[in-house]
Amino acid sequence: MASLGELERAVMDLLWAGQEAATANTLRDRLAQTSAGQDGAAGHEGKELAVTTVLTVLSRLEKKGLVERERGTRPHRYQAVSSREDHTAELMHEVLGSAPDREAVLARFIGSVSEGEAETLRKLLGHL
Amino acid sequence: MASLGELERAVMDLLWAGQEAATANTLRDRLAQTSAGQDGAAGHEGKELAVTTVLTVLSRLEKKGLVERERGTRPHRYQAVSSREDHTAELMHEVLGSAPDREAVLARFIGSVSEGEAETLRKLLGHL
DNA sequence: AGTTGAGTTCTACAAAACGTAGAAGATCTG
DNA sequence: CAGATCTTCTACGTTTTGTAGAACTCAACT
Repeated sequence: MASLGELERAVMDLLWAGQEAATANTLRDRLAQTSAGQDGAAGHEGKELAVTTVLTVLSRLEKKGLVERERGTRPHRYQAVSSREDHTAELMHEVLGSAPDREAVLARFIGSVSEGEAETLRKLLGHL
Repeated sequence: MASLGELERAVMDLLWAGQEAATANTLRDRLAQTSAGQDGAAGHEGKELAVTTVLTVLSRLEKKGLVERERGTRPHRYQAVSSREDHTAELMHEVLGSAPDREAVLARFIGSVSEGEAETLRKLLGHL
């Protein structure tokens, strides 16, 4: 249960983008104005969704452990459980975890990172 | 289109395990004896599947670009397009690629690898 | 060359995940 | 308490995956 649908991902993106917890209504509004941006690359139109749709998605994301909500306040407020970076790193570990030969995977992985990132990695691994 | 179903994964595991290309029949047989292993952890029973089932899954994997087949030989022979390690590394890049702040993700990722793996990474990054 | 048998493709259906939302129930505000 | 707002329940359409029968293809055998 690791992958997300398109809408689920869009909602997570919004939650990750805004630092504050958001209500379903706020999210629906933001979803409606999803950058009718300049350069192509698809970019889903600003379609008006029903609030219940957003709520359903939020519930599913909550069940998946990606979102938590404040039940106290009346318009419940939703926020991501962990930052996008943490979540992505976790995902990477999940992917890596299922491999028998972890080091071989890492070797190939390292083989195709940019030089800048390689530098970052060196620093991170250095002090230890 | 990155995630696989349970059966699809089982088939890929077999293809990755055996170095030779395999026929649908061979795969079906191997699927039947999926380690009724010792320790729990589920471990799907050795269920006899129809060959057509295996063929359908193989076709889908082919469409996803994970498997290729020799059409020349009569019992077509199937094999993984890339090794499990390559594929996993690719997957990791896919996951990482969708993040805006790649370096931050890498930082967190590195934060939770074992010392042995960290050592491996240092070596790989070293010569440059 | 026609029959046979293994193999492949076509087609189909059930279950799960996801997108989408109406109807009904709960709660706050005035 | 009435009305507006919010949440939960329930439901249905679409896509993905598991599963397999029916029909078609092809090589070998007689």
